Amino acid sequence: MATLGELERAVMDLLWEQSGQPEGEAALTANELRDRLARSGSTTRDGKELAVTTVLTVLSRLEKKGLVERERDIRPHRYRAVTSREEHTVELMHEVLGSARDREAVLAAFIGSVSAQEAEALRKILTA
Amino acid sequence: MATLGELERAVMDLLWEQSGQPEGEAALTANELRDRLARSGSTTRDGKELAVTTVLTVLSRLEKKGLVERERDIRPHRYRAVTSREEHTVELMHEVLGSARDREAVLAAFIGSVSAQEAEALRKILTA
DNA sequence: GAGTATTTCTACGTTGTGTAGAAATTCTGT
DNA sequence: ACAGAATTTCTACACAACGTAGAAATACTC
Repeated sequence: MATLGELERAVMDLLWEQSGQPEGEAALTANELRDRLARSGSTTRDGKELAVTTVLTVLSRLEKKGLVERERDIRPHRYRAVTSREEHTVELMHEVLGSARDREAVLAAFIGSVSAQEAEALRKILTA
Repeated sequence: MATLGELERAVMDLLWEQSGQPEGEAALTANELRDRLARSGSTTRDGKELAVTTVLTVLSRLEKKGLVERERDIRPHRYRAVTSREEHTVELMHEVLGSARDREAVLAAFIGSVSAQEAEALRKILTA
């Protein structure tokens, strides 16, 4: 249940980006997403416009996965990310960690594998 | 490229288990794996024996993914896990982390989400 | 109420995985 | 060295997830 497809990922990226926006702008419609997908995708997914139905299908799947929720009462439904990108990443990390036998051993190895700078940041957090 | 299938996972589990064994016992043949798969799988995958060719197919795919290597010079080829379970888990965690924009933010949130006991273990490691 | 916008339903192609038979290769015993 | 057995490779099919989108249903606007 972990990995998203390329398009699903692109959609989530746009929704997460939008999450930072104030109030009513935090949710997008399928049409808005279609337009942004055509433009925003740097190397991937640039140029060609997808059919709106394609975007809607992906949004439905993401909703079923619990990553997206929509406002059903207004007509052009508006979609928003349920969690922030960071929260989602953390969830994934836990999912990965959950498959380990010796969690602490994995954590130790993980700590040993991050950059010195990041280790320092972690140390500060943990000793605060 | 992250998630393994159920059978692939079961095979890796056996190979990882075997990694702890001394010397020449660290690698298994397809037949040995078939037998262990039939017995070991507690709830999942118990009872029925798979065809050896099935196991071989899975092993080939795992080899292609770089998770398994085999001794090709001897005849019943012997297969071993390339990395330990922990190393693999750590790799996955990095893969997940790599998809984040703000790595330190994710790490901070992650730290905040592990158990107190694990946090303590981490703190010790980092301040050692 | 007719026409348009939006959503849902249905569907097809592709890829990854579980599964295994057929064919090719290699080994073993005599 | 050869026949039979073991092993590996090749090929194939089913099933799920994903990208993709048309057809059909539903809701909105004037």
